[in-house]
Amino acid sequence: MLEIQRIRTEKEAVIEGLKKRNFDASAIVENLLDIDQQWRTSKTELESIAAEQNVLSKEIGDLFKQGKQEEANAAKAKTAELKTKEAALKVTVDEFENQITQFLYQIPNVPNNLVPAGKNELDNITVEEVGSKKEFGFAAQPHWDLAKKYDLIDFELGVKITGAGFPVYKGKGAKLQRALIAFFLDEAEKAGYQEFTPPLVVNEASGYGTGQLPDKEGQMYYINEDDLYLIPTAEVPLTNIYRDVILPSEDFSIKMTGYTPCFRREAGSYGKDVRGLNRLHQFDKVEIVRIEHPSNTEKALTEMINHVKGLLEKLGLHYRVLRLCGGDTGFASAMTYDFEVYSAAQEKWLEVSSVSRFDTFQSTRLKLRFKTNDKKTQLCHTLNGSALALPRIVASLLENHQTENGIVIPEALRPYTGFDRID
RNA sequence: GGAGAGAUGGCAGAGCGGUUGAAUGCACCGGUCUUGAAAACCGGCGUACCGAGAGGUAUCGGGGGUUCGAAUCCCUCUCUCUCCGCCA
Repeated sequence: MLEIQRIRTEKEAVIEGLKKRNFDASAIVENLLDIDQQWRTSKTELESIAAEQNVLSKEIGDLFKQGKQEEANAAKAKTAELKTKEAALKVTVDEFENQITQFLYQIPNVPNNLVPAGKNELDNITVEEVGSKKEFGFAAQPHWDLAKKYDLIDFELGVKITGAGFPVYKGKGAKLQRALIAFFLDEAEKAGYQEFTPPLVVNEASGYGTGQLPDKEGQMYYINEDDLYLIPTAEVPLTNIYRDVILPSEDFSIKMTGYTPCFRREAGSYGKDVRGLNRLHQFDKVEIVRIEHPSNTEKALTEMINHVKGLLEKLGLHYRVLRLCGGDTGFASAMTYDFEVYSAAQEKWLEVSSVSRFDTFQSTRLKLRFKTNDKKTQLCHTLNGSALALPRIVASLLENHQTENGIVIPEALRPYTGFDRID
């Protein structure tokens, strides 16, 4: 969430910035600041009553010690009045605080200056396109047909065991998954990211920390019995490693990576978009997460973008990089770059990675801070990105590297697969 | 699942219902001393909110209660640890 101080001091800029998301924050900000003002007034009053009480209590203690019973009892009578006033004020103050939090939860992150205004994916900016559409010279098949033809993925079997959206990978299909995971992790490690194997299930506090809760509650699988959530992305457990942490100096750059399965309920999706591997309830992903000094965020973001580009190039995929417009940028993100790979057979672009900077939006909730050189605490910036999500990568590898006699494994992946073609 | 123990500052570890935001040790920061370092000594050292500031308030796992006053008493929740059972 946004810092309330920022809304107080940069009210107009916040409202203006949020317009790029088609989010009209003016009413909510006005209400928020109004409540905030009332809260401060009540709070000050409450605290002065508390101060008065504290003084009285000490006096009473002294009087008792000196054996002045009567005077002590007289003083006690005075506190009764203060107590009723205090109790009533406390309710008001709590109520204001509640309202403030509720308001803050409703306000999305303010987009970065570079983010274009816009409603949906049509307003995104294509920053770069690398490669070109492949000419096959024969009728290219979509990945679900290829998966069946080469016996790589069994969607029906997944339905039998679990339900739609839970495919079963087998043989070279399974091996390809494993190879991609190892490849991505090794590349991340080479780029300086420390590998983690985090829990796949998280508590409520973690969900709030990275912003999945309260707004995206329905997206996560929930284990009622234990009040835990299946992770929708490794971002959640990885970033929460640093929840409630104050880094001791300004000199830091934390780079984490981790492979995890990801679980998403994604209710209410139909049709062609969810065919095959395009959208699943369970999928594998290697995530990169960074915690940075605010002055280093821009550089970190660039490095992450280049890292993802490098992966796609090593896999020989034709891709493009989009800077998302305000309306398409996620609630918590200040700026997001999407990476899309062209699916030759489906004739459309598939999103395979999303790299975002959150600035202080997550760290506010996480209480993730660092000590400045002059001993002040300041919020860190967080960033994360997929590097990469497997299913659509698998889909595009199959589709783009298909030949009439098999699927060619890219050079970079062969040490991991142990085979150079699927036929 | 059964039985028990516990939750205090970065860590370790005291704490009688009253001047305890909290002893003490370690760690850390600044200083003195030293050619430099170590040692020793002196000082400092949590977080958050309100306030221009002085300062105030809150915080000893969370919530509630008793009391003029609670880290200290009561209730409740959560978590951790130990033992037993079950199990990869």
